Amino acid sequence: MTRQLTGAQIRQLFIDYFEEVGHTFVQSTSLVPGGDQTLLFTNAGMVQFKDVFLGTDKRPYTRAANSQKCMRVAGKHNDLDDVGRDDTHHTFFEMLGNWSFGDYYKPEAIQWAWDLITNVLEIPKEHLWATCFRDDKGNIPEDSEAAAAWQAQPGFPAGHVLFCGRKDNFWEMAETGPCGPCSELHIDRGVEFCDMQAVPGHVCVVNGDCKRYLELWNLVFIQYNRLDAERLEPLPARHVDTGMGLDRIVAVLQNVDSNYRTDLFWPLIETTQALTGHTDAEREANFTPYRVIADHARAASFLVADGVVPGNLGRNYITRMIIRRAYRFGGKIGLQEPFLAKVAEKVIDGYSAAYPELQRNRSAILTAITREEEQFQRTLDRATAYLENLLDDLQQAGQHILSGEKAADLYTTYGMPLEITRDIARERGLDVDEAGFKQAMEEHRLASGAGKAMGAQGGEDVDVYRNLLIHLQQNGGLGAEGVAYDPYTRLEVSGPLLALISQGQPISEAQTGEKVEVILPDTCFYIESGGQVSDNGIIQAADGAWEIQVSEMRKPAAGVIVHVGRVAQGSPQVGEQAVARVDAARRRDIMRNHTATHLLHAELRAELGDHARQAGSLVAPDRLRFDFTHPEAVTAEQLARIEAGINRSILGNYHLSIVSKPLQQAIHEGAMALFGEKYAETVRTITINPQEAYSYELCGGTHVDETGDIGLCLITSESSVAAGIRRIEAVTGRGAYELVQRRFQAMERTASLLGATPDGLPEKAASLLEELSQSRKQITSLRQSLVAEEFEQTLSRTTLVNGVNVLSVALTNADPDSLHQMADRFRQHFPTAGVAVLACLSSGRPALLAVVTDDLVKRGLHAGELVKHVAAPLGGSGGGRPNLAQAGGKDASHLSQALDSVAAWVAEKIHA
RNA sequence: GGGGAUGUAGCUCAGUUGGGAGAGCGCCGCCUUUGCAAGGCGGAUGCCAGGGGUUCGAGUCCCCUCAUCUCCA
Repeated sequence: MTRQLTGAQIRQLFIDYFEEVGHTFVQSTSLVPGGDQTLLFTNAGMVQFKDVFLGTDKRPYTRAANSQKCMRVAGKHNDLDDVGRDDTHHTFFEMLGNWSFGDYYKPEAIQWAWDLITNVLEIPKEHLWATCFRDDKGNIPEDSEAAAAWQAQPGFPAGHVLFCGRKDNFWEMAETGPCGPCSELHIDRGVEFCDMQAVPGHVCVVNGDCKRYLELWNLVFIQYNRLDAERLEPLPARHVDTGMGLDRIVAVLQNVDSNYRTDLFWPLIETTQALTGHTDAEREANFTPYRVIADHARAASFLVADGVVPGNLGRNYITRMIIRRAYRFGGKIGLQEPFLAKVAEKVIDGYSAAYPELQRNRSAILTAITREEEQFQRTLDRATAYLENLLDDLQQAGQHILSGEKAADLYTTYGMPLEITRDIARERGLDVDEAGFKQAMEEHRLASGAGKAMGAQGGEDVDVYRNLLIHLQQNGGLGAEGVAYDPYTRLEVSGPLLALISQGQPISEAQTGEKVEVILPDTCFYIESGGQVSDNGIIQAADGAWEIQVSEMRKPAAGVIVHVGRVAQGSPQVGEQAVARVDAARRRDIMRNHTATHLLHAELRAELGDHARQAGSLVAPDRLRFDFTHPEAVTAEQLARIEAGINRSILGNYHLSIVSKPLQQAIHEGAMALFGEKYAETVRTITINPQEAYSYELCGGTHVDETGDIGLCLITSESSVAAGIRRIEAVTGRGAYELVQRRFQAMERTASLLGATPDGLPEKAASLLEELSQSRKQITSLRQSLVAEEFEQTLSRTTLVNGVNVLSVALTNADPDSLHQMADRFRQHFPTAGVAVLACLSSGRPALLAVVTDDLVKRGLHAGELVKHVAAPLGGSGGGRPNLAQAGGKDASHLSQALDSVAAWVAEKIHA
């Protein structure tokens, strides 16, 4: 190994090599897999080609090469908790691969692998080993083709082919489906790389435990289709799928014993070291935190670049955990403040040439990371305060172990990781019950997961539609592509009724009132997609004999499009001529809302920044709903500017340019694509006002011709959907007009009620409120002086009962609040030996307040009991403190009688 | 999608079985001081997140909604 290649050069050499031998370089797809809900992240190079292997997708090329961004955060080979503890596991990594879709096979794949590794990358041949498949269960034929191909390579060392079983050398996508043997290329790095030399009895072997032999490249040969656990059938088209982890091949070529010591990672390590101020020796002694920070800074950067901002759900949650884990490990090496963005800058610098999305989203990446670190610190501060309290209590009780339940509560409710809880406890010489923690977490898991059993959707019989399609293709009703779909150029089509389906089965005739699915040779009805809802409309007999109202559109199988509806009149029969008409007014409403959605998207980015990206969308006839990534509430001022911008664009009456072009070209030109959306090779692009590049998106929806068609767009609400994701709702066209009308009328009515002009309403309302508040204060103070006067007069009615001054009166001007003031006055008059029950009417019902001076409280009198006693005949009850209590009743007619009972009550309790 | 927590003055938060809405900081005014730091006195600020219910009475109990934090999938 005489040359020192950089990681970027190695990636490029791989791509160049395969382009030279006829491969098309395919850009890495997003870390968010398109059109695959079962997968959290793209976790292998083949994810984007999966449908090609399954035969449901076609590409214009049969040979491809790529360098795919991948994430693995959970699974048997990689847990987030383990990343950073060794030199080889990562959350984010790049997978280099070359692919054959029914094109070349084993001889070429093996020849090119050998050529690239030994001649281009100049790895000494004698260090290489190859493994091939030999079934340990004896059912599947041995892969002698691959073995022979390896042995035929120039300079292949004799005896360096090994055979392994299913675990290492047989690849399956799932329980059924495409599968086949694989063949791996391993390198022997020499005995000095063995990290188990001290282990007695250790022998270095391929696929062994030590670091001497490394698997470099896995070549998968897909040649079978698995029908069930026992049976395989040969595939007509055989494929090649290879994968080589970039980090590992770079480590080998740069002759370092850790992926983290390659030029891909080292700048990150150095940046971290500069932040800690560690010496090299200190760095080496604390290398685990360094690895964690480097790996996670890289992963977080790529995640945010692909729109996965930190949050509390799904993939967003993973991003949060990755950033928080890095921050935690930063704490272990003395980094107290947000620092990860500094490391992320190096990631962006190092990787942007190959992945320009990093540079494009630079500020979004750095702010998202820093914000999350700050958020985590706040959470920790809160939780720490709570934990300190718990520990105080614990120590006061003379205990030494924090229960697992409390520790789990700290984690699940306050977000305090066990590790930090433990550290803080240990500082006080306390411990945490970790077994109890695990158990409590398990209970939490069960409690959280119990409600999700109902996810399975009614599995419809795809075969019915597939068979129907084959039948219609054979009898000439449909062409090879199935039902033709064009919702863009017409709102009406005609043709024969090809099929009717009721309750999942084809029928030849439908009855009035029956719910049916209708297949026509082509359709102009839009199928729900990209948030835009399906079209409604009618299908009529050409002679008007019957009519079906269409309420939904579905695509139950490739090539099959059905109109779902109900027979409104007549009895349609298969074979009859029909006319299908989209509800045009409804469709126009939808088109306005869809174009307005694009304007909103553009304005959001202009106002809030490029991090504001679509995270969900609904385009209905009556409204539009748009979810997007943004870490905080959008202010009223921002909303006003956004709305103003949209309407400026509407008034600008820009023309929409709708062009189909290759996906790669559109992406390259900067068209906005959506995450989690799967795009075909040729995509439809929507450009609004191309001169200013105002809005450029990939979109299959229907749009107006000019923005002026939208009429008016009004934002109706802004709210949150999940952490980091906001939702805006808006109306356009007719909906906006109706809204304005409604608001106008409400304002007119209000203005006429208040005797103001609509424009003067705010000032009028403010002055009325001020007046109201003044009046209220005045009333309160007037009432108080009135009550006070009345009270002073009634004081003369105080009687002496066994030495106690007893007063029980109803104050006609009082309210429950002012009774309290009078109670204080009573105390002033009779600091000792006083009992009073004051009453008033509160909205027609009696309210009572009893006061007992403290000396009498000591003698056993209780105001609560007194007031309860008095309230009983009034149909009420009460209570309170011994010296002050209140009660209420329902019936005021017995009030004076009830008040008269106070003296007797005192007489009974206090004996002379 | 589900579990847990929180929401009280501008800020940070108290508020016992349901029975008179509070503290600290900040703010305003006055006083003290050559000035500053500070100190003294006085004051304002609250639909107790919103809505419904139970009750004679709800910041407090129950239900719903919203917002924020957090964990699980």
